[in-house]
Amino acid sequence: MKREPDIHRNAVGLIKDVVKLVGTYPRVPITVDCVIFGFDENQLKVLLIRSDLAVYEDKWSLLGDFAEDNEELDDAAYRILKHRTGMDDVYLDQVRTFSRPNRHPGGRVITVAYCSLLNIQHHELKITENELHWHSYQSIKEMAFDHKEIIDTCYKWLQKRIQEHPLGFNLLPDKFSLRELQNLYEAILGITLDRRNFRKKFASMDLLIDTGEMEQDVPHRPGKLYKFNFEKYEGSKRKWIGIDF
Amino acid sequence: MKREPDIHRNAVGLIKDVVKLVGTYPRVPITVDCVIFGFDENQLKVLLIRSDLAVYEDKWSLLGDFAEDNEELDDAAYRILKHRTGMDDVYLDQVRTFSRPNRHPGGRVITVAYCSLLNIQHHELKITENELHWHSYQSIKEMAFDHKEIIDTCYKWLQKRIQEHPLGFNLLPDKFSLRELQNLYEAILGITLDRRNFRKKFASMDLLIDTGEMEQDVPHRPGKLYKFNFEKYEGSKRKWIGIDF
DNA sequence: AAAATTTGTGTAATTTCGACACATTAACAC
DNA sequence: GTGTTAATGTGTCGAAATTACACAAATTTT
Repeated sequence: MKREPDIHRNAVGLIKDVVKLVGTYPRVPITVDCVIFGFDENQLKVLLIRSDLAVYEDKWSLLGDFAEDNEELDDAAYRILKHRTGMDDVYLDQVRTFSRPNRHPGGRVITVAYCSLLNIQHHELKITENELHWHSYQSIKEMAFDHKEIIDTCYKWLQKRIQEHPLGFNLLPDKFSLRELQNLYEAILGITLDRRNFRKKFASMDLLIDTGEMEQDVPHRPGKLYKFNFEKYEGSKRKWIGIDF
Repeated sequence: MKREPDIHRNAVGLIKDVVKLVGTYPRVPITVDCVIFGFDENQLKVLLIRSDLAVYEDKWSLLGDFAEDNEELDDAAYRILKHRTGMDDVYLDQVRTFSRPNRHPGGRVITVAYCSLLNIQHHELKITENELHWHSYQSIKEMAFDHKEIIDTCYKWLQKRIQEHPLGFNLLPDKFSLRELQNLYEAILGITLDRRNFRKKFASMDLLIDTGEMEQDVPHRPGKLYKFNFEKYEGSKRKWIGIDF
């Protein structure tokens, strides 16, 4: 187990020069990739850019970049998201680290995937460099690097998370109808739900505030518009283990 | 966004020399830390070693080491576990990556935490270098690096996972009594469970095989011994979303 | 004015969950 | 070997949650 023969140890065998020790470790470039989900036209969407690597010409890529020296990866994820999209008011969750040796054609690069949900309406894309735009998740087939694998991992993560916490609200406008909410759950989980039972369940959660307003410009009877009760949810977060459908 | 002025781009602006591009990325030492849970004497245990860094004299540490060049981190985790303990027949799950800039006194080191559950009875510790041994999870207070944070994250991960999948069986001997199984769940979840309801629930899952044998050498009425039906579980894995207690 | 579409609502049957008590078995102490 | 102790093994009943299911009201379109 002594693989660092040149590392000095003290009288009881402990390593004193930890900086030198760390200097013997192999070093690897680290990137962060952001999987940004949105919801529009009853479809789950993902924000992608065109890869700027010649080997991946015409392939799409996640929003990623390398982590700076001494930068916490969470911070890197927020920085990269802000840089690529201009957005800075969304939360990001770390999902998983991907490390297959040949996942990057430029050599060994490890990437840490972060995931976020945001409301397409509220986040106009001001930066459109690299053809940044929304793609229907279902339509995504091939991607640069192992990004298809990453995106699929994040999708499964989302399916699970949305049943444990009412994250779906982050994907909807401030005011939304119950129909929109149900469409969201059906699209993400890939199932159909009974309308009455769905409404009953959300009513019993008591996380919706009736705005008193109605939908406008819909070609049928308008539904009530609700807001999500963020305060109440924050206050009772610890109780959340599951939303069963 | 052009932060690599020396990187050649082709006629349409795409980067051709990806190796050179990756060469411009900051490089970081990566380590893997294994959180190995066991269960004995009705307590959740964790396998720790004595830190061999002078700055952490008398502190305990997770089973970790750096990842080799071009080594997938999953492989590194299995390698390190095998190296530190001699064990190679346990599964490992990636839990989370920790990247706080000053988490390692020797400089910037990112670590990826892996978690495993194993049966203390079946894995005699043949390697006891660095004072490798089991510690009661509850008794762990201070640790080297940010390992207390890592271990707590893995504990929460375990609490959640054990309610989604019947992972607890990995912590028990091949043959176990229902009482042992219940003790395990109670210890990990930190709750007490009704014995009849607990047995009813597991009976309804139909994942236990009655071995026909009884406990030996217990100072009271012996209970039946069961085996876990791994085949059946593997076959119906996709159905598992939750075990509610 | 009629047709089409979607909203909004309640109940009954079923299933699941949670609380709860007592007889049985084996070891141990005497 | 008898009594004591400690844990196993089992069933029911009420409460709560889940599911299935139908019709009237509101609005736009034709």
